[in-house]
Amino acid sequence: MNEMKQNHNISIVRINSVEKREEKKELTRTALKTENFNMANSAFITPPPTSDIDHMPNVFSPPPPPPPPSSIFDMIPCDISTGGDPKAGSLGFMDLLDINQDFGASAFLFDWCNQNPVVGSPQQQQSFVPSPASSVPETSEVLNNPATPNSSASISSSSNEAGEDAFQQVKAGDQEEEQDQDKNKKQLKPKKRSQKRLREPRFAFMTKSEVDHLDDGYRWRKYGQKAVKNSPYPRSYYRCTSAGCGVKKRVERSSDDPSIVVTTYEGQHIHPSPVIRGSIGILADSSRFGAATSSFVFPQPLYQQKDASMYSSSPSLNFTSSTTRFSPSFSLQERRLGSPPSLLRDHGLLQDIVPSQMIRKESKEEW
DNA sequence: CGCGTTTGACCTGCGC
DNA sequence: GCGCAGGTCAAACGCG
Repeated sequence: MNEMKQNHNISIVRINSVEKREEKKELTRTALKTENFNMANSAFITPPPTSDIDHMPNVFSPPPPPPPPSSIFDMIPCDISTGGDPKAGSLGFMDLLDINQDFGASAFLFDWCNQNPVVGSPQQQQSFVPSPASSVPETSEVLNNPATPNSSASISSSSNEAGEDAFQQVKAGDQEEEQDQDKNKKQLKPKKRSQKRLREPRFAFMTKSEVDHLDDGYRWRKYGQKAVKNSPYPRSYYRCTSAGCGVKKRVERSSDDPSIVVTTYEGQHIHPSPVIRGSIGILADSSRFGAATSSFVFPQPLYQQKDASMYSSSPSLNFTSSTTRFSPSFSLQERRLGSPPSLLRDHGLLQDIVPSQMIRKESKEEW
């Protein structure tokens, strides 16, 4: 908490969602060959063209960070129509995301393709189809060239629905087990996860910041810290403190560039961000967002979809001086324009955005 | 006292 | 099967 300060420059990333180990293995091999998606390689993703933004899945709630200018991003195509299932076709964006998950938090991927388990009309469940040639970019140079994704309808949310169900089941199971655990404490803890743990969609981004823990408007409780292999900096684990909200956040500092903090969100908030309450600062100047031209989009948090009138009328990207907050919910207009809040630029908050060239050439790294 | 952090132990999955 | 590394738990502790 006391780490939270100011002056964060944010880059974006979207890590993957579903864990399909077997599929990943195959994808991993492919990715490693191209040296584009291992963790060391921090591939930046360019948001899709603005023409596609209307087709963005308006679903998904991990609090995405403020959007950086698209120019620094690299596009990775995605094929949501296959749900990122490599067996269904070419290597899709979700696949890449999947790969990326194993390669660590400093890989930068956007997940436009994320499916929302709870909400999202079929119309909302759109997807990007990778342009065939760019499905697996050969180099980061290639990544820097905006791809020309087509938009195509149909996203299956089944995987996430399954994940949600599993999540609920796990939660229920945990509650029962927690009672038992009162008896047998730590040592004799019953194994909580007899079944494969299903990961929530992840959303990662980088910030150039002196402090590790960004204030994104939600309240987090640190529940763990681990040393990271090949990195002098530990990784911190946070959980949303709101009751019933299982969103997690991981924060680690790049070993290559200590000034860069990699934050990874996992899961979806089931509650509004406390930050939205105030709607101060940037929020108040929503009119300026319309003028932005860069391509960018953030998915709407779940609660916004449930009650748009309450939460989503204006872009909310809140930075404060004492703490860096971002409550990344953007209006439809903003998402159409796919623009990063111009205020960010005006205020210089993005001026130090991590360049896409910041690519580590390392061996595979788990995360 | 409540809440958040620290930290060592434990759990889990994966590669060899 | 074993070892490694990531992820999680929970007791202990600190702070307001």
